[in-house]
Amino acid sequence: MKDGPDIARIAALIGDPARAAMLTALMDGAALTPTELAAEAGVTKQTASAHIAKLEAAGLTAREVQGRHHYLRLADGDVATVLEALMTVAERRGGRRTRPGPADPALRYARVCYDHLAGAQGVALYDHMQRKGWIADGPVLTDTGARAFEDLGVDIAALRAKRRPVCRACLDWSVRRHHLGGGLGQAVLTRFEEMGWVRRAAASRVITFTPTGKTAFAAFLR
Amino acid sequence: MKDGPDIARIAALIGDPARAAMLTALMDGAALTPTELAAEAGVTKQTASAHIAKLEAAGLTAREVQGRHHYLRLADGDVATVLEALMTVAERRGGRRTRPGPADPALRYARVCYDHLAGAQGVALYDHMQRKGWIADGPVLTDTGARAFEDLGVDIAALRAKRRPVCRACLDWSVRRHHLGGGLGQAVLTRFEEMGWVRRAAASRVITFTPTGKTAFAAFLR
DNA sequence: TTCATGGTTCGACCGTAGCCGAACCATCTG
DNA sequence: CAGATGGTTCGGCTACGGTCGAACCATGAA
Repeated sequence: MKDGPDIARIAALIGDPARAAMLTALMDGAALTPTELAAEAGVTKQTASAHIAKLEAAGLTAREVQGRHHYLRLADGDVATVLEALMTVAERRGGRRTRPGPADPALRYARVCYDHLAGAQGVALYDHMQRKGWIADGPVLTDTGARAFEDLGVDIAALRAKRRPVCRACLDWSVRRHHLGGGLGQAVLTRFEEMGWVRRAAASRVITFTPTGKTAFAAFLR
Repeated sequence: MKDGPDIARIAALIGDPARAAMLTALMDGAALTPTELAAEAGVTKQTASAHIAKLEAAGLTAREVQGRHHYLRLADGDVATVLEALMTVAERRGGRRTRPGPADPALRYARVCYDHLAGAQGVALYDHMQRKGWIADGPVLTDTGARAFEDLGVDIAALRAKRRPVCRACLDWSVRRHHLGGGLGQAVLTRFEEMGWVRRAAASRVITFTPTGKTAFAAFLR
């Protein structure tokens, strides 16, 4: 009865609570697996699989298969735009499901995004890597970058041997900036933990810097 | 299971074909009545009423009651933003429900929006009224404006006697500009028809200018 | 090869939500 | 006042779609 693109189809897709939870989780820019998405949405793997199939068929998400793992991400910046716009209107009227008060600033400061560092500190790290020429467009790790991280104790050669891409830019929705993802992102966060720079909270996604870690990280970014 | 605003709720609201059709119709910026919206969506008045109640409860639409008529419009610019974003992604992937080929440019040029002139020509008229000082902020019709339209044969006094607001700015989504709505908008379009300047197509919303009408309208905008 | 893990497919169940007919209320007109 | 028109409410029907248990494929590890 009406011309124009088929809005209802994709709005209905986002309109299911489980799928909405999945898409919201993907807003971080991270690539998540079906199992993780199932956990985010609070459903079983089978139903998650069905939901993902629909999202993918509609072109809202894209998939990358690595071994037996499937990584899903938002297909597009446009999709993120829709979600943002929806958040804007949803927030204003009866914005239930609000974020926990004290956790919010902590999350913005530093949190785990899939398995690497996100938030303001994650962005700061990525910016520094760009300034120092540790990464080039792609993004790919440069030789100087590799050396810098090896000095920190990260085994770059081992990373390159794995299937997972070493370097990956991860869009941080809350800040609209990139942070470091990929195998290196994971390795760096692990290394930070080993060195006692950071601690990961049990149930939440918050990352806390220890006093030593705070100064050491600041020095590393010099 | 997930923090953040309740996206799913309002996405589901837009996700119903009938409601989506209604909202799309309202994108013109016009205020439509429940009966008209029912026609747009292809449902009966009762179901339309139910849909509208939900949209209103969620704060997506606002209502203005004038006598026994109820005028509905989008609540907000944010709502329009969501619809636009949805159109963007819906258009790109499997954009079925595409506009009819030849009608599209015609619609953009001149069409009826509720009961008045929209499209490029509608915007041109509104712009001219602003330049000439025929309307002031509000918008309200100025004395010079009233005289100009009376010269054209429009009975301004009769318009003022009615309940319906004389002057109304109507946001044209396709052009992102305003055109003339309200009682005056209706009266002007009617007058154009009487003078043989324009013809309204039967089933569609397209307005065609006659050769005489085209030159006369251009002269009027001088 | 065998086992464990990650993902998908199938089938069946169930609830919710859209839809309409009919009746009802409100406002304007004559 | 009565009649007409615009909107809403109510009740009941129907169907679509989300959900999970169980079985099935594929990959990687021992």
